[in-house]
Amino acid sequence: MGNSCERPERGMESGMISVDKWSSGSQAYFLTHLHADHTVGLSSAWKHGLLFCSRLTSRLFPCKFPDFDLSLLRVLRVGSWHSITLTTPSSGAPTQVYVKPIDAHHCPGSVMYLFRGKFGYMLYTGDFRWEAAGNEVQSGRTMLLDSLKKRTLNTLHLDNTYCNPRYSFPSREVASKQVVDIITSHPDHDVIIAIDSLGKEDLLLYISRTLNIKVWVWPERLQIMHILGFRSNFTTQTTVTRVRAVPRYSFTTETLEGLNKTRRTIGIMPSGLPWPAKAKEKSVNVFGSSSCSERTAQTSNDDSSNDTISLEEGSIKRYGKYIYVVPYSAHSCFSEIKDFVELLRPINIKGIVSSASCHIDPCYYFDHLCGTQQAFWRSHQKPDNEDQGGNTVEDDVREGDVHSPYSVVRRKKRAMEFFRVSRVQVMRRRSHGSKITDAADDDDE
DNA sequence: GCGATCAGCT
DNA sequence: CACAGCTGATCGC
Repeated sequence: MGNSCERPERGMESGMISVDKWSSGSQAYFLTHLHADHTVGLSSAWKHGLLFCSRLTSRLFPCKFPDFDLSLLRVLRVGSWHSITLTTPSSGAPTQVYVKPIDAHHCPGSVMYLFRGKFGYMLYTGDFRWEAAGNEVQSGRTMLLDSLKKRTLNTLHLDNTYCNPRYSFPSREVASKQVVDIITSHPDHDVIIAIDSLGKEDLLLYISRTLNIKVWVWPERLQIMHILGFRSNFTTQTTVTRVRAVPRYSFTTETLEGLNKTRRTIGIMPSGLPWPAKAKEKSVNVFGSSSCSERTAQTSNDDSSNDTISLEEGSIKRYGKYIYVVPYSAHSCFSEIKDFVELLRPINIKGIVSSASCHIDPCYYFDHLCGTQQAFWRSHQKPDNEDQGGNTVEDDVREGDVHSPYSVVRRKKRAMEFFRVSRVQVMRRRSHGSKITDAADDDDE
């Protein structure tokens, strides 16, 4: 199921449900959240079956798929069991599947799905952040344990994006404070912050409330903010604020250099993802901007020591002259993933993220926490050679293309896109609320 | 011409 | 390391 690894599903037959996978052949489709990498294959013309999602996702849905047939949407209430009748493919017999969405704290509307049926229990996390200190996770922990009722979780489909001990970063609350510190230590600068079409609203709200300013966003993004219920903290007027959130794809060193020709501007990149290792970057002390530049100058002729990236401090990095990288991540870091697996102790784990160059196999790290069936698969899975400094062919190829005239043209075009605010088409809003059907709650199963 | 898919880039 | 998402090329219809 889903875009997970190839191991056959033990419990559930194929052809029953799909999570974040949109090809035909399933009886029920579940959407965890609206980021593009989870909606590949989904379009306004899609009509392979019923689509289940959270209330908030259903409200945001028409922004991404304006002409989608909303009669196919079914809203599942977060924290409640819902009953769905499906057909067992092998026998043709009807069977009940129960599903409970649980807040994934990844982006607005994002949920994990806990399934229960003849196959036992299965949890599909989608993308998720499990900040143990937060109240939200405490209630999530309680909800998961109460839902499982001491039964075994057969299969955990896990967000393994940062499933490697090398990934260690602070909570989003801490990272948000770091961002505010950067802004206040640059009182005479404009600030641009890179964001995507959905996510990191908490960060922007924290900035807005702490500094008592509005944050500029582009028109489509303001529509999203309004749907999320944030009215007073955001604006599309450039004159009323020095802090602007811009699309990540328009956020480059060239953009910052261009902006600095007319106005002193810094960029902030909130991301759990380290920037490319060849970039010159340093840990900086936000609380004294003068010492930042000193340090940068000091080490600038010592490239060899800057090639490695360490995230263990969760520290702020400097990229180029104007860009700060702050460890604000919407995915769980390794210790959080570990806590999550220790809580659930499933029989099987499958990573939902696989990449060509580095398979981060959760089984490698968490086998000892799992059921006996893991042992069989472990013998087939080699741990990734994460500490061997792999001889990556890809890196060589990538470097060769960076300076092609073609890519320069494209970057300029993107940067221009960012300035042409008035051109941007304002997103269509539709009266869709009444057309979206709630799936019946089935709290007492 | 249009949609789906993929490669490339950041 | 690999996020989320844009752009452009290609292919089939």
